[in-house]
Amino acid sequence: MFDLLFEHLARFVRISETEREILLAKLRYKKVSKKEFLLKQGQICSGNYFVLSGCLRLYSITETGTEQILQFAIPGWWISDYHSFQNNIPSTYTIQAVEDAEIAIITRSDADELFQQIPVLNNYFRLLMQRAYTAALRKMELLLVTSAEDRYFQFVKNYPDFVQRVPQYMIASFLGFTPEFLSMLRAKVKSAGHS
Amino acid sequence: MFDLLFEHLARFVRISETEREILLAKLRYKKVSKKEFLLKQGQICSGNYFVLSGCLRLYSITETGTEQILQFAIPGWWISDYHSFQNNIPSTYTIQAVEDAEIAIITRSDADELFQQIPVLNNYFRLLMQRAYTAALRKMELLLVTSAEDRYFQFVKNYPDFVQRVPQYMIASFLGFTPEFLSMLRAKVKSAGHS
DNA sequence: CGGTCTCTTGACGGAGTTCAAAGCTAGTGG
DNA sequence: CCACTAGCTTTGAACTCCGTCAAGAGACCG
Repeated sequence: MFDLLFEHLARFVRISETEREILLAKLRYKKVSKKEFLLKQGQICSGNYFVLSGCLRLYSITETGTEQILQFAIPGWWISDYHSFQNNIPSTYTIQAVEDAEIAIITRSDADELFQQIPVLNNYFRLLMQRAYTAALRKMELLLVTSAEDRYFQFVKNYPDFVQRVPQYMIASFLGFTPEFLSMLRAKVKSAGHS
Repeated sequence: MFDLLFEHLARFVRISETEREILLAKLRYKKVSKKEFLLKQGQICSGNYFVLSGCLRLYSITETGTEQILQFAIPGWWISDYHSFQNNIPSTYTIQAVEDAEIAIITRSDADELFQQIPVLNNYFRLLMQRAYTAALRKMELLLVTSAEDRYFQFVKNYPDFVQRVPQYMIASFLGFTPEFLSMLRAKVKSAGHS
């Protein structure tokens, strides 16, 4: 059930059989269906979620009531509001299933204990957070130096399957422009010969 | 000399006296003067830098040759290109002193050993990377949902001293707009009565 | 002082937004 | 299995925020 998670772990650190058992005993499994929420803004984020299948998104709601997607999570990715999770404070973010999904959960109440009992988890999450951080920096750079048009075409090139799978307005939000503008770009591609 | 660093460590984890000695023996100290480089794009990032005094910046150079600042580091902050540092690959970023600065360095060659000898360092950097990641997400949100004007005034409100200290064009770059636009904003404030 | 780096000003242009309305698609219940 | 509805996408026109370019004024350092 948690195969993908343990594979992922093994890619970063070596974990003993007993440690593996300890972790396995604490992990929760959950099926979530499309549009179901794992966290709503104002709540304290109670879990660190590892996607086994399906797709989640993390977004905030702006003053004007529109959603701003900051993060997608597909199989092999952890997602959480770590600020809320770590400090036990209400989150400003919402986490929702984009598609039916299966997830593994480490709960807030288990987390500290696990990090003590399985020291190598610190190593694992240090590397993951480092990775997430550098990815966030890269995206920030993309937002700052690239035009919306370039951002879109680059994204389509890098994740063609993903673009097919999720609603277009979510792609637009994630890339930092409006659905209308995205629609215009798509029209442009069509008319300019299907290259 | 490294007081600030050990204070910082103590805020996140408990470290034994012997561990402290081990770390102390590996830490390097360096004075860098204004405009000096710690990393240039194309080089492999050879250190993880902790700012003891002064100020550094991390930026990339765009296709048109302009600088895009992604990060400032002031006393109490670590800075590095972790992607380059971790994987031993050339960096796309540049790290430079904005002012004369003093820094503590963990070199790439020492890093792995230190994480083995001082397990609690994994814990420390896990928490730091988590913090850096959530900060990056927040800034991304700011870039995506806030107008350049709002971004500037919010920044001035939050870091009034910092705005005085560094060149305006760096603030502009960090916040994602042009020096000319920033200049216009400042003019606007002046004329609108010094509130 | 002299030169380079930084900041300012203003005119113009364009990438992307906003608003409104209509067309489409997919899920749902009868 | 069809019809209906809600949610998603498209279109187009008007608008605006901010970038670009160019030139000049300060400011700081050797």
